[in-house]
Amino acid sequence: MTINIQIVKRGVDLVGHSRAEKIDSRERILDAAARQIRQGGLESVSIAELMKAANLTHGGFYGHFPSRAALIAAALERALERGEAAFIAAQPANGPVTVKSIVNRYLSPAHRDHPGEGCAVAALAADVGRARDRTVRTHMITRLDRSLEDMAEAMGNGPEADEAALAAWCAMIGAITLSRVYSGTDRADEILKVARQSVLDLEARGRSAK
Amino acid sequence: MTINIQIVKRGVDLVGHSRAEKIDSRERILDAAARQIRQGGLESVSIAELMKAANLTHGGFYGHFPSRAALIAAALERALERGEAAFIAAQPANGPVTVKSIVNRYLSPAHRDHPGEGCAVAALAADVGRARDRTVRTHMITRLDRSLEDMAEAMGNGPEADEAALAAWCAMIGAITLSRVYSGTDRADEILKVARQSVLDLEARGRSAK
DNA sequence: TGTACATCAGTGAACGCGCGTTCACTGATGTAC
DNA sequence: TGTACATCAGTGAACGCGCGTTCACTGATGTAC
Repeated sequence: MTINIQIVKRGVDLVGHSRAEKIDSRERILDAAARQIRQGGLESVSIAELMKAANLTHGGFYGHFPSRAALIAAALERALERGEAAFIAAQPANGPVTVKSIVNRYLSPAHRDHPGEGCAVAALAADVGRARDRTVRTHMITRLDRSLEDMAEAMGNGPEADEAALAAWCAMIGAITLSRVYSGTDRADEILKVARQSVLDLEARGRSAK
Repeated sequence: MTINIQIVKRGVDLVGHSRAEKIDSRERILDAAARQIRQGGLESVSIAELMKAANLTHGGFYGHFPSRAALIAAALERALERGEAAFIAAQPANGPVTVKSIVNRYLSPAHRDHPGEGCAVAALAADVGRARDRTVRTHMITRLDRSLEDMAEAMGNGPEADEAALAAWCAMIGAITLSRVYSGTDRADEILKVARQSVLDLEARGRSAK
């Protein structure tokens, strides 16, 4: 009985006042912001809307972040993690990561159609490229360096694989970006198909050159 | 003597009141906006700043455009034209356009470092992909369709060339975008170099498959 | 050609709204005795 | 264990600022006679 009452109470006022619950709140804010920036761009976050999405009122924001700019930097980090995590989760649990499995997941209509849960590099590279904030650029470069290594490893390592990995990431980022422009037309899927083959060809070339 | 006076007068109040001069004003506004969106993104235009850049005061804006949204759509069209023009101007006057000449110009450090004068697709595809405004998306698709045709033609036409052109554009857009993220590091130039070779390989493959 | 009037490109003050930020306050949690 | 106090997460009103938009006005251009 007591338990039921507590559960109901939880449902009514979602917001807690304990220290541990503050961390929960911060996580909700960050995740909502990470989704928002991938959907609408780095500058698309409004503090009032964000806090509403996190079941809080706007005034509480500054108990978690010193400023909107600081939030955006933190949200980008989170978005990069979440995007990476989504693709790692999609890989077979045991056994090596293959280029084919990366490409099939990354260059999929599902990824194109759900930028909010997808790769933050594809969604935000253009925004970061023109951002004045250095923090933001550093975060993305760090993440990209890692992704390039992962791809080179999947391609068998070595200098040819490094170059092929770089070319593969250019193709993948460009393909998702263009496919989103063509969203809703036949060409949107064609772009993904052609780019998948193109990356597999890059892999084959990298390996044969070895 | 009279001429000198008129020139000085022109220098002091740049703004005219004739019908013909209104067209000049509109052109200045559009060109300034086309540069601004390529540098800072579709939403980066502020009417006050824009009008200042065009040597006008902000109130006059609505004599030229019905709203900020309408300006942005018009500025995107202009940016797409200007970007295209820049690359057409770079081609040899007589003789066929080659993939090599396209690639050398497009995937150059100069293009990466001057988005305001560069290709609007590379600068704004991500913004357009998430824009609600349909006009904006239509404009970019129209331009992209043409660029894909041009590339396919440079690659010798036929279904293989069409696919190679699509893959080439993905690679070029992705490369410029990523190179801008890495701006100021060695990798920025490496990305362009690898992508240039990658597009040339696509051409070779498209032709050999024929 | 010259004059008087109409047109209209551009000016700059003003308005309203949204948004980032601040702050006094509330009430639940945590702690000391 | 129970009570009194301190802490602090979150609330919501308020502030200031910038920005898109409007509008009455100015003065140069264009035109009719």
